Amino acid sequence: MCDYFWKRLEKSQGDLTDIFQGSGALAGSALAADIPTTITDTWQPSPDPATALPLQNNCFLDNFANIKDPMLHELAGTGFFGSSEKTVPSNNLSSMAITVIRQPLPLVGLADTMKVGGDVAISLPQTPAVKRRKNQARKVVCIPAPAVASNKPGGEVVPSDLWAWRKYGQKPIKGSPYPRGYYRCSSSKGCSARKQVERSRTDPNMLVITYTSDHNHPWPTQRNALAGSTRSQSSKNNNTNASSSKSSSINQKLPSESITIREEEEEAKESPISSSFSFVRERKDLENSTVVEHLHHDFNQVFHKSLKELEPDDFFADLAVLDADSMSLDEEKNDKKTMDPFNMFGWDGGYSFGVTKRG
DNA sequence: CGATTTTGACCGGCGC
DNA sequence: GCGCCGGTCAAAATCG
Repeated sequence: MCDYFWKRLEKSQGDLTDIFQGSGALAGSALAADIPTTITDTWQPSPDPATALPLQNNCFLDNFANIKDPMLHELAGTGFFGSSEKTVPSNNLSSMAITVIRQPLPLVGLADTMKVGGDVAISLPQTPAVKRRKNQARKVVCIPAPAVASNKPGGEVVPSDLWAWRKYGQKPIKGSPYPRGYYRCSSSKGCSARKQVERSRTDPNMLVITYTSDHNHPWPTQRNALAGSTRSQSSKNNNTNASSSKSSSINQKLPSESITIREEEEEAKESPISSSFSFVRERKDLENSTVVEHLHHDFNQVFHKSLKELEPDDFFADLAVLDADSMSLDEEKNDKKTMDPFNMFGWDGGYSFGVTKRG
C-alpha cells in the first residue's frame, strides 16, 4: 500500500529512486538555500480511518535507504520513518504531511523537495539541466533552525548529528544574508565526508544542510557521537548559560508564536500524535510564492527520543506523551531536562543543542 | 597540549 | 582572458 504514496510522487516527478539517491545533479549548494517557492503536489493520507492507508513502515525506510546521513538514519532506525518490521497504526501516518515541492533552481532547473512529517525536507535533484560544478553527490536536508541563531547573525547553532564535524571554513554567500559554514568529518582521519550548513535565505527558520561525499568509516560510537559538531556555540554560550562542566547546551524555549500556531493547527487533528508531525503551514507571501513555515519543536523531540533507543512500538506512543509534555509549563521542562542524561546530546524537547568536546 | 574555531588567502570552476 | 564566486587551506586564536 505504500505504492499509493510513491505513485503519487512518481506522478509528479518521475523516477523517484534515482532522485532519492542524490545522484549529484545539484549544482552549486547555494541553490539549496532557496526554499521552495512553488508547491505542485501536496499529499496527505486520508484522515478517514476507513480510507487511511495501512502503510508499511519500511515504505519510508526503503526509500531513504540511500541516504546515509545519520540524521535520517537515526530517524529511520527508530521509527521516525517507520521501523523495519512493525506496522504503525494508520491514524499515526494519516497525520504525516508529505509534501512534494518543486522548486526552481539555478543551473539545474527544477528539483523536488520531499517533506517528511513536515519538519524534514530532503531536496531531490530532478533534472541535471546544466553541468554541475563538481561531480559530487550531494544530499540536501532542510531542518528547522534553532531560533537562537536568528538572533545571532554570523553564527549558527548547528544541530548535532551522530557524526563529529569540524568546521573548516565559513563564507558569506552572495545573495544570502547568512553565511555558509563548511564542516568536514572529524570522526576519522581521511574521511571525505563534508557538510555545508547555511540558513535558508527565504526562510530563516530553516537550516539547509548539504552533505557531500560519504563517510568511509562506521558511525561513531555512542561516546563519539556525543562529540558535538561545533564548539563555538558551546564555548561562547557557556559564559551566559549555566551549564555543567563537561558539556553544555543552549536551552531555548519554543518561540511563543510557534506554540500559538501549533495550537491553531491542532484543532484540525484528531490525535496528539497528529499534531506532532504535520505542522507545515503554508502561506502566500507578497510575491504570491508559497512559503512553508515549519514548526520544529517536535522534530527535536523525535531526535531526542530516538536517542533514547525507543522500541519502535513505543515510539509514537511516547511521542504523544512528549507532545503533551511540550505543552506543559517550562518548569516541568527544566526539571525533566535536569533528570535527562541525554540532555547533553542537545536534543531536548526544546531547542537544545549540546556540544561536547571529545576527550 | 590537543582539538577546534576563526578568518584571510588561495585556488579552481564558471560566465561573460 | 578576466573577474566573480564558491570551496578549501592554513595559521593564529581559543577552549577545555
